[in-house]
Amino acid sequence: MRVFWRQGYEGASLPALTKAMGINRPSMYAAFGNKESLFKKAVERYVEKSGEMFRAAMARPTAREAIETLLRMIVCAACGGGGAGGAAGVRGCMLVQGALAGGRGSERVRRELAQRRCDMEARLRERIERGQAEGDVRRDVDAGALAKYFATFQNGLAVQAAGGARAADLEKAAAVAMRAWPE
Amino acid sequence: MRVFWRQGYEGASLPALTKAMGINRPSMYAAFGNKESLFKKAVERYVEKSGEMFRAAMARPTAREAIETLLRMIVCAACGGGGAGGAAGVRGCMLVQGALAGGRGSERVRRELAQRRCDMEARLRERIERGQAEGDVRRDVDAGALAKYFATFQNGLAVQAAGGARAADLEKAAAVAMRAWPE
DNA sequence: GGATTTTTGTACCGCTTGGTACACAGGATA
DNA sequence: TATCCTGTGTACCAAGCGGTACAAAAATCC
Repeated sequence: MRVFWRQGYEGASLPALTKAMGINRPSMYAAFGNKESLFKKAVERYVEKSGEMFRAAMARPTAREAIETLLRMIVCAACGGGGAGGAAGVRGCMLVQGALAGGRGSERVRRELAQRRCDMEARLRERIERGQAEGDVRRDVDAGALAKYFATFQNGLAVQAAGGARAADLEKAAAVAMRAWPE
Repeated sequence: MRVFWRQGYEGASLPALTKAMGINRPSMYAAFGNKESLFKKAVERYVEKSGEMFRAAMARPTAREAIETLLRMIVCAACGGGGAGGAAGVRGCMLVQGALAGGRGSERVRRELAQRRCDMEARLRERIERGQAEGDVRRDVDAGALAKYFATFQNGLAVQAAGGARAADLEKAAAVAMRAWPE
């Protein structure tokens, strides 16, 4: 997972992957069948792990607090602060840099990642709508637009982190981003 | 440029590049010397072209209007609306998807792109500081943080566009983003 | 028009890629 | 102890990669 995360789908070579896994190629093929299948498994694991973080943030009492803490967590994670998950040292978000562009061989993978990012946005939107139902978010705001806004900003955080941005600067930017919250 | 833009540095193969250029490999090597040099030239051209758009936006009377129109232009360009530049059909931003992650061979290229993104952010900041000097931006705002915020959001727009987001949705998100503007 | 220089096209180089065939070793079963 | 079965290691495959040598052709120059 870390190798795919750091190098992307096409950039991660089989030797690099098998070396990191501590097995050799035939074993990997016997266990996963394919490089693409292995990548999907890695993405699954990544989503699962970051899903815990996501749920923890979403559990905050109000939608605004939920998203605010999520942003903070993302900044921390994307800048290499892996925490207990053991994923320390890898910058950025696997769903973003796993396969943004590439040759003909990675089309399915790109679509898969785009779908995963879309899922995250949908869950963001659900949390906002729940906030509206519970009364802590104004009813007249466009939940879809607000969710897309924060999803977009999160993707931007991933790019910034991949480019080596400092966590402190990104936290300031995230604080600015929260100013767009509807009153 | 379009091939690198669409497929990324490592994903663009020499046959694809030379075919798009209408020349064959030795001619390309005679003219540019290298795949990496060719990529740098393509990035240069890309920055030059998008620099016109950038300058046009920055010329608006106030910093807020400048950034607002820039966001609108970016949404349009990133969703394939190439306009007169002839770069239509390619989604996303070359500085983002050109090389976000990759193998050992693309490290220099990644750093170059990160530097270019950083330059854009710096110019954003300069425009904000100019707005402060001219009185249309509050003096107590952190220009650096505000610039990083918008740069981050722009990077996010590129990711969204690469993933196939619709221009109308991104425009709504951009409108939300402008709500973070300091009063 | 003939000589020269530049451009083009073809074929090749070594290397790495993702993927596999197959012989070998270790542990459980009988 | 003999047998099976699972898993590993080595060696290999075809295909693609970036990069280049070299001959044919085209354009230039005198």
